[in-house]
Amino acid sequence: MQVTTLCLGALVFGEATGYEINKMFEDGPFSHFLDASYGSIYPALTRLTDEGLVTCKAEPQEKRPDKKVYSLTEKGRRSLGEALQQTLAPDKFRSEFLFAVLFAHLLPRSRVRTLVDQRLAAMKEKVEQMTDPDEDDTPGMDFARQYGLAVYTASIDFLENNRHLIEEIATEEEVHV
Amino acid sequence: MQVTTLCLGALVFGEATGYEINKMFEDGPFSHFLDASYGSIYPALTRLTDEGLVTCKAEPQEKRPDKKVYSLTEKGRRSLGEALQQTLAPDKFRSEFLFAVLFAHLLPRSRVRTLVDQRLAAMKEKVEQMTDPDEDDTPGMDFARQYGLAVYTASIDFLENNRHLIEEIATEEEVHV
DNA sequence: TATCACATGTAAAGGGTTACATGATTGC
DNA sequence: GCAATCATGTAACCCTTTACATGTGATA
Repeated sequence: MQVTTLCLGALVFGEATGYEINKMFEDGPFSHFLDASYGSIYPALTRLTDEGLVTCKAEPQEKRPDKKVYSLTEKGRRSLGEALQQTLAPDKFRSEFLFAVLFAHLLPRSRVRTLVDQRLAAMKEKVEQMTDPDEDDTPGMDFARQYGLAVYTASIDFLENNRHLIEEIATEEEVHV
Repeated sequence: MQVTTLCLGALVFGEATGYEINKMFEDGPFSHFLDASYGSIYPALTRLTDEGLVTCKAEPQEKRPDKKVYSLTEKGRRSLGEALQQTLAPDKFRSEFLFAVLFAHLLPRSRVRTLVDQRLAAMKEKVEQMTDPDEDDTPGMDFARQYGLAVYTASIDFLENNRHLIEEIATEEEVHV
């Protein structure tokens, strides 16, 4: 599933500019489990327009580039519907933290501690962000948010209860890798 | 962090062929949080050899291509150590399932049910795979495995307890996207 | 004064996946 | 007989990231 399809999804929530769609990936409802940036979003919107899956109306602005507001067409709606009927790709997860953990026994204890501390801080921040629902969240967004909350909470608990396991096996203070 | 560095990490556990390293990503200790395939592993090993970070001894085999067994050099060990001291990239997570969930209110209930069922089945299989530790796991591998177990278990619990939320909002039996 | 938010877009470079190419042996 | 395992490697394609290019208005 590529950025074009994701943009179609973004537009289900209402018309939006490329700039606003980008924000959905950076801060908004997509930010925790998808990513895309200007470099892929703008070209995607152009392609979608060419294919008639979205329409674009330009709103002239003074002192700024014209705002291009995109909306889903019937064809675009159907196209998204079809994409959601296809077999979805399994989740992809990539963690350099977990990679580093595999070598905990070869890293200085201070480094392992820092790694865990940083991760816990990052995860707690995520939890804070996700804790309060937005009033205009759709039920699906709400579900996704709570799902994320459950997973992050479990991660934090696990790390706090088990960090000693990798900290103990780390080497005193020297690098041994 | 690119595949070259990941290969360095793979070789910390002992010498290996490209084929064996690939298995570490497919089934082995890396499979749950990293990925790489032949198309990136073989070129990586060539580059690492050129740079003196690994050595390669060819073991002639009859009726098969020569086996090329790679081992880490001192320089390679140091290089990995340095990579692990750098700031690590935050986890990346991509989920088409969660994307689809955002549109649950527009999907037929049967589709939402299938999606959840498939996901639960996949996660339960993962849990089964990860439940029994391998005797030659390092402490780091053990930690990563248990971490994964904690996260998957939480995911399963959440899904089982909350699936009704998205199933209820799904549309009766027609596609409405 | 400097950074952030608004606003669009392109191009080069980098990196990875997928498919292709080859071929024997073992187990079902 | 067919699939899976062993075993290496290349190349086209696809996509993304990053940097570049431009400029205003508000906020700290």
